[in-house]
Amino acid sequence: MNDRKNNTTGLPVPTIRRLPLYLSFLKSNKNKKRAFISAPEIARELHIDSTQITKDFSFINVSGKTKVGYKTSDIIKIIEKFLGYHEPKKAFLVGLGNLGMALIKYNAFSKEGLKITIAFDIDTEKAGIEINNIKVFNINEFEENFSKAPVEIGIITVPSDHAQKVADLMIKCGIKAIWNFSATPISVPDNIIVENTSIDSGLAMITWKLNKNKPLIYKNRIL
Amino acid sequence: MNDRKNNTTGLPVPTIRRLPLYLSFLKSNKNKKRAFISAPEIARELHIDSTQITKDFSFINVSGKTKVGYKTSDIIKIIEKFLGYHEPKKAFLVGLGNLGMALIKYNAFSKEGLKITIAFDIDTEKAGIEINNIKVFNINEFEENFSKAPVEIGIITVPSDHAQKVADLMIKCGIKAIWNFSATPISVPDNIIVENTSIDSGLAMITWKLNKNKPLIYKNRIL
DNA sequence: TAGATTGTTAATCGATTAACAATC
DNA sequence: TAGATTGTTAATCGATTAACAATC
Repeated sequence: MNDRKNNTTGLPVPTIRRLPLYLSFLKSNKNKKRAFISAPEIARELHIDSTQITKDFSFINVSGKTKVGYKTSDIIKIIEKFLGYHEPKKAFLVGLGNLGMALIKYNAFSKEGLKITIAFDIDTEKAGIEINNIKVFNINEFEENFSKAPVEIGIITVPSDHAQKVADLMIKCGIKAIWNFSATPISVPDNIIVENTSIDSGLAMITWKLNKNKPLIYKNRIL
Repeated sequence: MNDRKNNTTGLPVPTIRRLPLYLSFLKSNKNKKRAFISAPEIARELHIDSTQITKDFSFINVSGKTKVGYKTSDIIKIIEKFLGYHEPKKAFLVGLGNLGMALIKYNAFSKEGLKITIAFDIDTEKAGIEINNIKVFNINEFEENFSKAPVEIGIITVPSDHAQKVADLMIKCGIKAIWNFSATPISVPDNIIVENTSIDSGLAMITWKLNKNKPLIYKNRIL
């Protein structure tokens, strides 16, 4: 939410968020075997303005050939480099509920430069098991494990009411970035990076769009 | 991505995305038992500008008392009404991988007005099972099930390469809105609502923020 | 060449933030 | 009252889109 003021580089936040989109499209079957692709072609598929694509590419120094387009492998290589796919970052995940489980089983992360090394849960029953080569410990062993093998990123997939507590623990240990999947935003010092990924905002948008055409009456006034 | 041009009502898209945030905070333990809360107080917790909060509230006709703040129960009631929490919308989910499983087990949806009625998978082994009271069918039984008990929303949690095919099927059957969790954006006719929720954009932001301070050199130029 | 596309600069648009009057 | 807060209007800021020159 607070992205704007942290952006000292002049690279627009929405551009960064679009990069994985381009990457995924260029690597998908929809595009396989195309050596070159033009911005208008991508625009047609992704429903993004073609000058915006050109602009995004120029931000990250992808350059193309007039009349021909961009070399697909170039775009892929540069975006992957930009997103650090080849420099694995380690993470601890806390909260082995449904979402936490899904994330530690999500193999795509390894290709995307994210390596979840250990998972934690408050449930002592879960301690000791191993999923997808990721060992599970009780949350009270967090600090000990962190000092043995520190990580940069902490992933929070606990229920909202416990998210802040977990964040505090992570920060105390020295984690640099927190990826918070709980519905409640967490408070952190200025030097800590936070990214909130809550699916609720997606649901809110869908509901909103669905209702847009059947106007909502509220307090005798059309909203 | 294309939200802007679809927004005919003058209510900013970021406002809609913030509503679940406010709701979650106001219902969380951080705030329990407070009858009134002021915008500056919420601002401090959520790290959002307080005038933005005031503005968001005025958009959805939440009004407060000078010097006192807003009545917590009012905000909650109005946001819930706005987000349609009390008008359940039905959905089919396609793709019972890790994420799909997590979503059908995610009980919070029922409180948020989303009811996944049936799930589908391409794997015939999964057909017949029942998870969280949601019956699982093979994907080739989609059409039949839809005509028996139609739904407004289709949720796609299949791998990227199959997302478009599933979307086409949903649209053919008459689904109005598609919530696409795959990494590749899908193409749909103008009258169909799409919301893309890809966790990759969150990861991209984290990577970006982590690397911002150690400047990336690319092509002899600082990016 | 004619036409398509890149890539940059300028204009527009929308969201956030600042300023401030009204109010309790 | 003095001070805090709402709520609106204006200014700013950033992102998108339009325009167009350059190029192949």
